[in-house]
Amino acid sequence: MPEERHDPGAAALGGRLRRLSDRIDREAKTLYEAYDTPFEQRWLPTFNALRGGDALSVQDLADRLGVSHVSVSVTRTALEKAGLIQSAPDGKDGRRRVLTLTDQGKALSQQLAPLFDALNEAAIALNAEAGDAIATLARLEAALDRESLSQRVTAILQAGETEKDQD
Amino acid sequence: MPEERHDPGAAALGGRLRRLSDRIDREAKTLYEAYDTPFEQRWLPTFNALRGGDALSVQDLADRLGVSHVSVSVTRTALEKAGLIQSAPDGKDGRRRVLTLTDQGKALSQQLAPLFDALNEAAIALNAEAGDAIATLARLEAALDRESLSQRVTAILQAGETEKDQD
DNA sequence: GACATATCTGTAACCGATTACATAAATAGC
DNA sequence: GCTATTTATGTAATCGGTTACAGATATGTC
Repeated sequence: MPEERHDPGAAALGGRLRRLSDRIDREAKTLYEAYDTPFEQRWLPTFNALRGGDALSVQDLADRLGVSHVSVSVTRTALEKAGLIQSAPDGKDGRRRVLTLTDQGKALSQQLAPLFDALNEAAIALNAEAGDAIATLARLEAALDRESLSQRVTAILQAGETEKDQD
Repeated sequence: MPEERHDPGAAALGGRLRRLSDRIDREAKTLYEAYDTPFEQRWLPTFNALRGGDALSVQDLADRLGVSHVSVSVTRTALEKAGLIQSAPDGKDGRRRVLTLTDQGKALSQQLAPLFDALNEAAIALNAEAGDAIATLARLEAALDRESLSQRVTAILQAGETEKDQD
């Protein structure tokens, strides 16, 4: 493990999270390559959500996946280009388009189902070995929801000012 | 919390790690802005390592920080351009350059020291509130070191094939 | 009906990492 | 000394997110 003890912790934590994320994404990518499918890691959450059969909009997916609509929009473009999904205007709301899997997408969904199941199992095992990483991340997110990093640091800095004034 | 239950877990985990990382980076960035210094989040690990006073090379820093030499190289360029560090040829090895803080860098280091300390304290608090996120991340990294995601998924897929053959 | 505000989607630019590759220098082996 | 291999650094492209902004459409208020 590299030496990070003296790093301002928030940066070290952020970097560590990113590198772990990158690592998982890279390793997942090698699996799609082994399956001989030009599947991209960023497609997975959107593709998987549409596998359920519902027609969903970009914003629906963004809400459901917890990412920005931009992230979903870019993914939609790529999935459509790959022929895996199609989009059609929403009958009721001219702003919206609804996305569904194409026949090709459904075929790929079936082909990759074992891989997706295995990814899930592997994640469950990893989560357990790490000591419930998912719960820990949820608590970290909740802690930041309660009081953002900026607020915490500002409070600490102000406490330091107050201590100085009182000395 | 967005609905991720049905997502192939490894992608969900990777995405979650990334979004948390992005969030921490963004929030840290607002703090530098509040300090009225054009400091960039990606500079921090390298800048902080050089604050110790040692002259270090790109590769030294990469090893120490656990990132690729490219990441450090790009950061070195930016820090040098900002006038915060300087680089000089290593007397003994023509391939290497050694990096040190400039006077301006030292001055900024002193100016931002309270902010860096506060970031550290905030990280310690967040880590505790999350239930030792750092230890959990370390176990997750160690689990992946022992057996990569690819290996785990491949093993699961092969077990599934074996079960099918035996049925 | 007109206007202001909100929502949906798409594009551009950015962020902090990576891999691939190229060039220069050092090292090892003969 | 020569050659092959390794190491150090830098550049380009890529990845998977983000914010900012623009245009189109829907909604709410008067």
